[in-house]
Amino acid sequence: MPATIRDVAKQAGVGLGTVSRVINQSPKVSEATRFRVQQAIEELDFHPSPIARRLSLKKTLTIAAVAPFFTRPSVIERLRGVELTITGTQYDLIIYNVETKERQDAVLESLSRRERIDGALRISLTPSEEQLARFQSTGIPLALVDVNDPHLDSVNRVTVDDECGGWQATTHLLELGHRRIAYISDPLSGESVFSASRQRFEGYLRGLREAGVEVDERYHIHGEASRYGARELAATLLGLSDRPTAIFAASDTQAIGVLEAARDRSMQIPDELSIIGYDDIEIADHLGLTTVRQQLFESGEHGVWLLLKAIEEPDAPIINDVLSTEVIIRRTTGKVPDTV
Amino acid sequence: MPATIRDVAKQAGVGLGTVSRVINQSPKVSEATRFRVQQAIEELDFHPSPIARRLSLKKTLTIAAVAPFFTRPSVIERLRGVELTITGTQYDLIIYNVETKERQDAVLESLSRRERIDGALRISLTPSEEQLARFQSTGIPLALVDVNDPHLDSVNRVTVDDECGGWQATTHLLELGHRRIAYISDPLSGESVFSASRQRFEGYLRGLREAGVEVDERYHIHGEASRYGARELAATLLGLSDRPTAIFAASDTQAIGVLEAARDRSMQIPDELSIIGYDDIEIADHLGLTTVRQQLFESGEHGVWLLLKAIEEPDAPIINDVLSTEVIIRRTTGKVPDTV
DNA sequence: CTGTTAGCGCCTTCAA
DNA sequence: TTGAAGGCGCTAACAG
Repeated sequence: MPATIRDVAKQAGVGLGTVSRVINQSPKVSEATRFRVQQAIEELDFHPSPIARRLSLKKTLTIAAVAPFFTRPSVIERLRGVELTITGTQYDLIIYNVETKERQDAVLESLSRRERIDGALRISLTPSEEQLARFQSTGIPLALVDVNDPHLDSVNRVTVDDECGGWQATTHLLELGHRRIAYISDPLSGESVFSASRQRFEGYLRGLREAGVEVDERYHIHGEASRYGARELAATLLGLSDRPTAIFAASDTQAIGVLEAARDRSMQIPDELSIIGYDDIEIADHLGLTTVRQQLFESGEHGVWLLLKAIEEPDAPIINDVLSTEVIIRRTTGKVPDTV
Repeated sequence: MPATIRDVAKQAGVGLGTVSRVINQSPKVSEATRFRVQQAIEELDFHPSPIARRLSLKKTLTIAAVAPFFTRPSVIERLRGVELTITGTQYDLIIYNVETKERQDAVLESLSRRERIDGALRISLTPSEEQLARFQSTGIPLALVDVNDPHLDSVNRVTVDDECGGWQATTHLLELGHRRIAYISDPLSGESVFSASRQRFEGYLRGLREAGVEVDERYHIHGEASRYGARELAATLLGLSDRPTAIFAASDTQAIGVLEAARDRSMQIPDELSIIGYDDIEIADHLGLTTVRQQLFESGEHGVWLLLKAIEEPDAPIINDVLSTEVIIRRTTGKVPDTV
């Protein structure tokens, strides 16, 4: 039977209101009594019941993170950031894994009750306008991580500057002398698309434009987001008579597929073909893959900050926190071949 | 301001005890009043406050899952099972990501307070005897998933019959006529080892023994658990003058490394070399990798059941739930080469 | 069967 | 500065 605030009060010979004040760091307590109370707390190994606090404070001290667990290793990395950051606060974190539309709606429904959470974090999952409107009408604070869409400027969010990342990747290749640069990605439009791929594409186009390089439509192809999809796409590209000398893949996973396609043709990397990915996932280092690093862990961290801020200052202005990207040069990119 | 039980009582013209009874499906309510109350509940869109329930029931209605998020894709799959199963209950799930020893102790410390959780689930993380003893002394129900160690028979747990899985893999190869069968894994002894690899090895040995095949020490090698580690190990094996005709890898990830080593030597699979993995991870299907499937998702599911049972019937006997394994035959195993 | 009452453990006025 | 009292929303025991 754990000690309650009442036991502590008795032990310290004070009223239980005083104990509460000590717990909550209220300044209106004399040093002497505070000390007595502290001592009693330790003697009894007292820990205030979070549940009773919640009821009294009318807060749940709980926040929800809604994310598609699996889809990408990057989501897990973001969740790591969220989890570790929450640990330093008084909040509990409940993760909801959302893989289907039904589940998404169900979770949204259950979260909509103010009784359950103080705030929600949505990760790598673009809400429909309807979903968003519905949720916002509940008044529960919300923050978005890795969700970037025009109709979202009424919500706190942390995004990655993917347009810039695309530009950086392209510019890196241009500086190495490449002119025939291809872009491989998952589909840029359709249902439940990762908006990031589109933005990376925009950055790619800007890079080419700025360098005065003509855009060749045949060099932009997209397909299934997996490594295998990318492998096939790359095979197509490499079969062209004037094949690209460099390929920019929208993710490291896809870049690995490109690597495999090159290996299938026994091409030397980077002598015959330069390859750059995106994300800097764990394995990239091992592969020597040049890539655009984005701050996955940090995005989770920032997301939590934004959400806590939205909870504590509901009327603060909306924040769009944009994280930077950086090219990590490894061994899959090099000067354009002379012979081309 | 959400409706409370009191509002409902007033609206339905009954006492609030009656409303509580209706909510909790108590049989001692007449059809007529139950109907009136139900109606009032719907009209007011009333949802009982979980927090108030908790305080009153003296339960947290929360369970914790402690797991190393990353280490393996398999852990995520198990967590999926846990999450989905919890969703069907009244409990909330809090996932604690534990990557370091410090964090492990910290989490244990915070969980040890009865105020926080009704039960804990530990996944793919072997506790030291001391940790276990300390936790059990708190009286909080505990269940283990994918943790199998001799000193753990005082705890509910769900494990996989890895010895059998190892035997199945080996037997499959033996039936194809192979006799020179190698086993590649991560280290079988040392700090914080995955006990599963050792058990798979035992099964492998039993399979050979039963078939009357002599065990060749040179065929058991272990190293870093990654794909790259396995690739190197396999390269060594394939460099032997009487190289194995089949390789059993302790995980699919490692089997992929073996595939790469074979490709490095331009060997035909399965004509020149048979390869079998373990886990049946998502990508295995795509690769055509023959493997031993274990029930990852289900292990999470069972873990939750065991834990809930331990919570509801604290005095029930200890359960060790063993999940079965199954060989999934694909395209990386075949008859032993004639020429050998 | 149903209404009433007394807590669950804590926070927060309100007086003193 | 401090103690006492009232209440957060719900459950459960007790009369009726």
